[in-house]
Amino acid sequence: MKEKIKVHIADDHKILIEGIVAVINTESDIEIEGFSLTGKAVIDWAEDHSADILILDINMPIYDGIEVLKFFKIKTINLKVIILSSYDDVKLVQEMINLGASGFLSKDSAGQHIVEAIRTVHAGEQYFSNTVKNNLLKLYTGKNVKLGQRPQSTIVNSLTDRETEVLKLISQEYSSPEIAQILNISQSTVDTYRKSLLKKTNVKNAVGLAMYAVKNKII
Amino acid sequence: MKEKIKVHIADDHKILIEGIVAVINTESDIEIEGFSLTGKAVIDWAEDHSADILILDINMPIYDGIEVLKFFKIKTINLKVIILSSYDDVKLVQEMINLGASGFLSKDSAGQHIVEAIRTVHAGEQYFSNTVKNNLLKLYTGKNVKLGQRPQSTIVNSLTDRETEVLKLISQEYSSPEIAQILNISQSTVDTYRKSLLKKTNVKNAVGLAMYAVKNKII
DNA sequence: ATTTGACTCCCCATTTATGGGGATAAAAAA
DNA sequence: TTTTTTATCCCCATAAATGGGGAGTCAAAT
Repeated sequence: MKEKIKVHIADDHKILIEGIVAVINTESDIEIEGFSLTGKAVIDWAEDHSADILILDINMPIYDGIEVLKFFKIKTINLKVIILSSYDDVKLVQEMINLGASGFLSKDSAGQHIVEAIRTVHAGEQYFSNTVKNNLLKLYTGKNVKLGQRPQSTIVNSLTDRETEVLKLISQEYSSPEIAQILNISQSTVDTYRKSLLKKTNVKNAVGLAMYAVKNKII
Repeated sequence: MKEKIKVHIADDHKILIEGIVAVINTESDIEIEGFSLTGKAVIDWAEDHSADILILDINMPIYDGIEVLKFFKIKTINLKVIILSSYDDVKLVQEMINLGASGFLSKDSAGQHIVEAIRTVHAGEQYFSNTVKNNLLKLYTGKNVKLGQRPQSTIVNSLTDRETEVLKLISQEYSSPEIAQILNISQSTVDTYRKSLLKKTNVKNAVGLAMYAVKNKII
């Protein structure tokens, strides 16, 4: 008899975990190895794990999914990861692939798709649920694609440390004079950073910067 | 033999529904009447329903949970409603109680709590999961309470339709002149809404408004 | 040794945003 | 019916943000 595929689940919503467990328990070739409720728990678990596949929610307390993937990359933990995403996370798919994720499931996909995803990823292939595919498509073709935005470079034109600091403060409702005081630099300098932030992130104003910060988990 | 408690579930995450179904199926006194995947589906279903209890997610496509509750109130549909909330929705608890909700479950509560909630609400009492209670407490005592904010009236001085429209546009990086053009009103009017939004939400500037919109799932 | 990038600061001008006040008509609630 | 809320508009003034330009220092990379 073949070895079962061992799956670990990381999600802060217990009910969702129970749903996945319920679905997987009907399959004879897959078994649940365990689960984690926070990003920190996943990291602690991962250092000495015994699973084949990790189903990972991106939006978790303490450390989010992106942090977890970064940790895996640094520690070269080899584990196949299936991301459980909601709509807004689609923009991060490219980044997550670069960080080693193999599969993408939307939280609104049917339970049975999880089983497909697990088998596909376990076989060494990538898996994208239809919902994720459609959302990706919408991202590029829908009205969300702004004029002048280059769709090929999804990933952040990396901001400098100082720019990131200023961006954080802007997102926390501080004005330029206030930021100048906090960072102990002149207002002119803060304004310079505002300008370069607007250029690099390709948004229109401070609100856009704040939204950018949220989406890219800078705050 | 007693009649079983009939439960209808409304949530856009199929996996979560499957989790709830799995839990409830182990109980002999409760049965699933059906489920809906969007707010619209709930409203369509509700007009001629045959359930005792509705488990309602607040964050759903087409119409959200609040809209659904408002509809129930207008149509005087009497149905006991248990809200399935995530952390950020806690601020809306008061509003939802006013709209007739009887129970509050956090999505990160264990499946067994759902069963408790169903029995409690069916018996005519209110049910609050510990997580919801704790989050409410945090809301009142934690550092989230800003200076100058009156802790007794946590609940959003609910925004008017027009204010919400303007808030959405602000959060989409539009300037006042642009919003005026889009809504076909004068810039003065838009500025008036900006002012009342700043007062009502108790934030400092447009960035704060955008963040408020994100947190309250207005965009 | 030269170039590049990051950080810092300044000038100018224009557009937006914020903060205070007041006002009116229509609709909804009490 | 009276009161309150909503939506609309205006005045004034100041503060802040945006957009363009230039420029110096320092450290790191080439």
